[in-house]
Amino acid sequence: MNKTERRQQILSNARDVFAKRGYHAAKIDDIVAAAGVARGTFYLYFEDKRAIFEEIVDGTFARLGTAIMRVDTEDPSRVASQIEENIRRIVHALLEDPATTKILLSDAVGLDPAFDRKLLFFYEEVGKLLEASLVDGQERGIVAAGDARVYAIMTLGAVKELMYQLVMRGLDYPEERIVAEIFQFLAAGYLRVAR
Amino acid sequence: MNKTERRQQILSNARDVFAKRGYHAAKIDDIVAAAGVARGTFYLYFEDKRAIFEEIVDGTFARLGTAIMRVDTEDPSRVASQIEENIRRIVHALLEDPATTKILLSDAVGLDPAFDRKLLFFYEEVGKLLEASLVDGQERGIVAAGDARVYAIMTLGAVKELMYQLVMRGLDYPEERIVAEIFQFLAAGYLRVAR
Amino acid sequence: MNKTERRQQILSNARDVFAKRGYHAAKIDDIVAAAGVARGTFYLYFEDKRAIFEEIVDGTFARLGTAIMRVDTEDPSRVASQIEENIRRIVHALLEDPATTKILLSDAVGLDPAFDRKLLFFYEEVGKLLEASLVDGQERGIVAAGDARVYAIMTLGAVKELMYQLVMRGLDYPEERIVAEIFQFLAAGYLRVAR
Amino acid sequence: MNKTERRQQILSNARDVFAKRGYHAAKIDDIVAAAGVARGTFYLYFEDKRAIFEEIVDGTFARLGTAIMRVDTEDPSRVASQIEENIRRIVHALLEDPATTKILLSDAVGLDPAFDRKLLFFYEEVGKLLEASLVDGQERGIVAAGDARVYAIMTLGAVKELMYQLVMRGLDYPEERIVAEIFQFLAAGYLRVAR
DNA sequence: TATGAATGAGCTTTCATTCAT
DNA sequence: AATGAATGAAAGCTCATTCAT
Repeated sequence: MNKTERRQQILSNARDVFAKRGYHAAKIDDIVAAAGVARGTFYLYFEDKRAIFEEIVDGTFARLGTAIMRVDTEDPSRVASQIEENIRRIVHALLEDPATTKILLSDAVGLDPAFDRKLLFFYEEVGKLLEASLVDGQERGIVAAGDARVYAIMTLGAVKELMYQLVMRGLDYPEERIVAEIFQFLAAGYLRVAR
Repeated sequence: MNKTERRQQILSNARDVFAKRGYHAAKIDDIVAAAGVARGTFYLYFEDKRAIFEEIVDGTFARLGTAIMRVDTEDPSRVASQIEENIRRIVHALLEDPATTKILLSDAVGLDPAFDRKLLFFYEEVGKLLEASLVDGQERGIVAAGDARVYAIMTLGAVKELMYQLVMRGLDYPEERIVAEIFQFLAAGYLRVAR
Repeated sequence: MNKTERRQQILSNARDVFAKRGYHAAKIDDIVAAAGVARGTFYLYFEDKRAIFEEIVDGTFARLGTAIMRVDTEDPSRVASQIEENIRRIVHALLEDPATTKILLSDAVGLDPAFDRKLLFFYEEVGKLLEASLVDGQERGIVAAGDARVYAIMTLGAVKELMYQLVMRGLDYPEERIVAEIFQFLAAGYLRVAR
Repeated sequence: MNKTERRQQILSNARDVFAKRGYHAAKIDDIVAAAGVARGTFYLYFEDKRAIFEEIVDGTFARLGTAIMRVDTEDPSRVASQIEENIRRIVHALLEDPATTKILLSDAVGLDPAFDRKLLFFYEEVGKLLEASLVDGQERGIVAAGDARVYAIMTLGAVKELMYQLVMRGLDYPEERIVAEIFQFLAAGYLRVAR
């Protein structure tokens, strides 16, 4: 087993342990036991516990980042499918690796102020991207008037919570249906009452 | 100072410390120092660190629980205002005490599997309540067709995220506007594109 | 036992352990076992291992510092006795507490660059004081011509080595004789050969 | 590169690392990195860390040992120059290799009780040699009366301290001057006061 | 002969909790 | 009821040494 494989082996076992126990309850001993290596070996590949956790989270960020495509609003007829495609990719990226999703949406939250800032920063970036698209959409009349920032935040929250519940509860919805529900929710809400 | 006051004094200082530092970084020393009591005194009033944290979270749960009213769908003309009122009460309850909100939405998440279950259980209860109302609403034609459970989850997520961002970033939106934005979001989404 | 006594108890046991084993071989466990307290107790009273060691060394520095008197060279007839008195005080201070002497002259040397600088700085201070006195004495004709700094260094070395050997080998010379030998050495050397 | 050269290469790099960092702070990693060999290679040539350090110190002892010549006191007119020559050789041996001198006078001190004994033993041997010469000299009237052992110890201490200060502070005195100062010190001390 | 990945004993330090006063 | 000194389990991390290749 070469260094890259060994590293990967520790990383992926650590991911499982973090997902199962949470950051603090996950002991280095648990990780090395899961990976089947000695304690010292862990430190040959990772600076410390925090570093490997950060690497897992950063990797998930990166995966999510590449999942998101900019929506081209030039041709209004193609916007819906692009948005759908985005939702599909994000949902897929999160559900194909439940362990990291659980880590991202649960363990990484409230870890410490520094990490919280990191998470907030990532979501802020995604939020800004979304917000910019929404503002753009508002100009083109394909997004309702209203506070784009708040829309962006609520959209993120809705998707995060749905993913979290699916992962934590082990619910098994077909991805395509999830995508449709989300789209429907964003497109029309569900309340059919006059205010 | 009688027992109840002393207990309250420790509890409310603990809440601030947890909110500021997060569960793990909050030391018993920090709490007793903030409360101005001796270390041993803490244990006269609370079983252990976990217990006081749980009490804070439970208290918040209870406060939120009382904020939520059942929506009476008998008279459709009064449904919108009842929903609005519900949103208003929840938003108010969360924003009037940012410390516990931060604790609930951040520190309490991913603490450990047992606590996660507790949180999930609470959100499940709220979700079920919401879901039941939505199903009820669907029967009466005031909620769009679709998976009520998914609607409920996304609604919770949207509201939680919005509250979290407001609290963590210290954003200062007027409550009434927040209520309006949420209602609008739930009522009509924002995408105005044909699928 | 009050805090001061407890602190003293740990400090003096630590001193013995350091003297017996040397800094690195002295484990916190050895110290607390010697002091008869729990490991955690150690950290109630001292920042860390390094801190308690430094306190011991600093204390010895301080004791030595107070032992040294400035020599008043105004009245040449009283110089010899003042020098003798100084030697006597220094010798006495070092021999009355062999453990700290051993620590100072042995364990503290080469501990790490930062500590070495501290030691060098102390000896430099003493050396400067001695050198200044020697320069003063040279002006008054009671110290031979020559490099005062080198004289100071060799004097320090001679005394340190003598103390070290006495302490390490457990030799038992009467203090007064030691004082006389040192004085004699400084006053006339011992070689009686023409160069 | 043959075995002897490879061994020498590791040894001399280790010497530099020990001199720079001190025994404990010098890691095997530092040594092999400096020597440009793999970690395992180190253990092909040396038993362990302690062994290579001991070899360095022993080598220095040996070098010093050969520097010291017995003083022939038969012809009093040649004693001074023989003593001078001895001082010159010792000073030269110590100053030509500051790294080992620093190791000997600093890192090796207080390493642990076993090593301290070794050092004490070496200095005792040198001391005995010196003492014997002094006793011999006393019989021939070229060494002042007094405790020869104490004279020997103080002489060693004076020279050691001077060498140590020169090496540690990087002072640059001409060797010949150092020799003269030491001789002068031993021959006549510097105090010119009546006791 | 040389390598360097792997090992694990062993250390310091933290901190929730206890309990004698 | 209140104190705070004392506890000690438990954890992260280091690094000299080993050994399969």
